[in-house]
Amino acid sequence: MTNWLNADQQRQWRAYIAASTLLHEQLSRELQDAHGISIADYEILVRLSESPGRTLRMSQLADCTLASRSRLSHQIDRLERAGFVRRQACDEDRRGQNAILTDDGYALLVDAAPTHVTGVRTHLVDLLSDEEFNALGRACAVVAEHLATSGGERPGFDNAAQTA
Amino acid sequence: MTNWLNADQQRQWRAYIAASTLLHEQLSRELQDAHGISIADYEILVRLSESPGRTLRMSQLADCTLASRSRLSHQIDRLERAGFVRRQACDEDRRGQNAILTDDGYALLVDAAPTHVTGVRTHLVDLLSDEEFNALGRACAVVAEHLATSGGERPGFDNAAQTA
DNA sequence: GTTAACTAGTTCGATTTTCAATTACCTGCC
DNA sequence: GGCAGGTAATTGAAAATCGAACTAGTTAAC
Repeated sequence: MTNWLNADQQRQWRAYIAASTLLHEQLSRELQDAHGISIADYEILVRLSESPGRTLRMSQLADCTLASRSRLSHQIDRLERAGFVRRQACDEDRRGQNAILTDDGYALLVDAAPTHVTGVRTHLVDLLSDEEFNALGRACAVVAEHLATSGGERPGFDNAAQTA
Repeated sequence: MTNWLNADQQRQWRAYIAASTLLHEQLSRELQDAHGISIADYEILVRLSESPGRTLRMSQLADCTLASRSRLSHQIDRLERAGFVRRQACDEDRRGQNAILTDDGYALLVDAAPTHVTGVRTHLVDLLSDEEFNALGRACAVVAEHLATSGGERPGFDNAAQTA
């Protein structure tokens, strides 16, 4: 028997859905309008810029940006075509490819970062008290930790509860 | 001059990104695997089921599910082809179309709802204390309110419909 | 009552995402 | 060594998405 959400919980859940959808759209539109890149592209530039040699293996980049291998491959294709990233074969493992941030890519990131950070502040951080924002962060950390570790399996879901 | 995020804020922000991305993926995969529909489809079925006559105008449906008109049009195409929704011309306004939940669509919803609710509990609600979950909900309500009214410039977005 | 401006919804073309192969390489076992 | 099974990354086709253009109906100004 399903344990439904009560009215309060449902309201909170819908607030969450609305907030996450609208926030993503807003930040996405801001980056797209001002710099012609998607949030996903921006995330890639950030991760590369933080890595030693501005370089990451494709699979590490896919993992830390939470993208599928295939999607990342296409995405890097586009960024490479635009000159913001380049690929280089990996020495230690000849199956591997390194994605490397170019100077143009770094320049784009330097340009776009203020737009993005200002957006995150305007539409999230500055709307909340420190305590509220910390609470949001703590809750998300718990959820992210749970989902990252439980992998594909769904505890309490796929066996018993599924038939209910 | 950009007011950057400090280390703590950056950590919280990344936790939020990870949580929202992973949660969406997880719930999406669960619905897809168990019932062959996307979260977006599910949302449409829910909204229609809650409306009088299980019917909504296309534009209202687009607004309350936060989808673009174009996207909703395609989405309803697919749901109609699958027999879960049907379209009917609108009497009062001959430009308008009503989307109507069919009996099959309702049956699908009845089937899928436990999967979805269990997922929301397992991967979110039950991971947090009541206080933590409430805090999350309150923060999201502030953000959603802000984006729906001022920042987002989403014409036609019906704020009242969100409380339903 | 004609016309201009607006709204509802769909369609079109370009881009992006996804899924299922496919290629190439690595690892460990016998 | 040789082979079975695994991992890294890409490819290609199908499906989904987006924004702009389009069709059709409505509203309101005069």
